[in-house]
Amino acid sequence: MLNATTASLPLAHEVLAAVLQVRQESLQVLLWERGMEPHAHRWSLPGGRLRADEDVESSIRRQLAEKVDVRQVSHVEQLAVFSAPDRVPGPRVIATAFLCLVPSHMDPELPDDTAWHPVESLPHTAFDHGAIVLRARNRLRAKLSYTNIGFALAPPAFTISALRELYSAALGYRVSATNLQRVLARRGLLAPTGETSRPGRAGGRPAAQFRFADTSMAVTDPFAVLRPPGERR
Amino acid sequence: MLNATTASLPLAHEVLAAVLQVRQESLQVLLWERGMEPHAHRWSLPGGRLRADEDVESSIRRQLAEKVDVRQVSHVEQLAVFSAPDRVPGPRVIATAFLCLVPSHMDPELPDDTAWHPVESLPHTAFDHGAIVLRARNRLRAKLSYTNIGFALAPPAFTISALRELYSAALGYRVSATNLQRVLARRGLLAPTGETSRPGRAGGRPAAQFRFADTSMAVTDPFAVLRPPGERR
DNA sequence: TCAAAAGTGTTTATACTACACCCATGA
DNA sequence: TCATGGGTGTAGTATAAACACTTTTGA
Repeated sequence: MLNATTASLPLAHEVLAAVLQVRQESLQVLLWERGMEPHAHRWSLPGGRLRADEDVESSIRRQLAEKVDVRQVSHVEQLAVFSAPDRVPGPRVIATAFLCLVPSHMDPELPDDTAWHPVESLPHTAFDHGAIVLRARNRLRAKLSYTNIGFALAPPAFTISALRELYSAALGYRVSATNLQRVLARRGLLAPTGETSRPGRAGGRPAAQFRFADTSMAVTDPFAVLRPPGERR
Repeated sequence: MLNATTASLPLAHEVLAAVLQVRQESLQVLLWERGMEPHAHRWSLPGGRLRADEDVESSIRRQLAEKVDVRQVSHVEQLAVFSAPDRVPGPRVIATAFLCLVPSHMDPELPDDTAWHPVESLPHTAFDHGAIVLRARNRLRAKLSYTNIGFALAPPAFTISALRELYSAALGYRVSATNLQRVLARRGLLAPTGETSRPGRAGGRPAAQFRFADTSMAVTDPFAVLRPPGERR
């Protein structure tokens, strides 16, 4: 089946996280500035080598803890493997990349070398990390439409217009608050908290607060078509 | 950032393929029976070690060639990384799993140790390969609904009722030919070939033949809701 | 009483399903 | 001419967008 002399070379495995959060009305990613070669002064994704006793998801959760409080990470999912033989200089390293989300009300303390950057205007990135960030953004955008993943971007309670801001920032285009409300309500994702939030100085009707009915990811539109007989959304 | 003495251990990386095809009205997967320990006589996925000069996708395509003619594989996509430390006995091996599809009109010659098995009644599988197969089936089912991935299961030309059989087998429930036709036609995926196929001995109107307009995967229902303004399906 | 922001009602368009009905063939 | 399988017409329902209108507040 395989020729051990040519086929099997030991190599290293790393895990990388594209940690996304909506900050200042734009979708941003957590990057740290490399101090040393290779690619010194370029910005790279948090992560590092996989240890012998952990799977990739445990590993990325452990390594993220060096940058942000793990309790502030609301969602973690595998994104893809990046495996081009020359993706990093020197000995070969395969990377498993993750998409991680932080809700908008969190503002984790960051190490000095670490900062948030808008996904739409990334700084000079190291290795293939820029491509990984864009892939993560695309995955998030797709899932906002057919899952309840918005819960991972939002605070525990929020107004519809605040939620609209989050969706608009993540999707990159204006979303209507009216229709967002109706889509999420029809799918049973929104539950009213009963609270309202005070209007700003300019006045206006107080906004009702909502929360997401579930706080783990679920597919809410599983069959765009070709639904099994008898199943209703 | 990382402590080289504890964090970085060399390890092996393998690629595995869940090759799916609709055969005899059921979704089947290509497995080979292990001759040697560990897990002798259990059935496992084709694949093997990643070589130094190839990325994971090149590797799975190369290794599949030992089982089936590569030209018969109509679609290849990354599925997920399987990385539990004890997923295989002995030295640690991380696996990148792929979903691969073979169109229903192909019947590749197989090595003696290799055979097709219905996904719904898998034999005793080796390691975590059973879970990988189920994950591949779920991915295929989801994508049948919002992409044109059906092209990878179907022959170059087909009747709607033949296509209905393929979708029904892959999805695991009966699909209506009428509505399948209209959904795919509305999305512009079907093109008539002009040919018709002869009715069987029992008679019946000759069926028009169609082909898929595209033969590479594209998302056809990108935003179930929350579509950008102005974009129509 | 006016401006601002939130929320609701209503119209229109489209997507999808279900099912009745018509069509073209073999026996 | 009948059984069989293929294909179309059409109505009913669900989904969603657009936009006008009402509600509730601060100044």
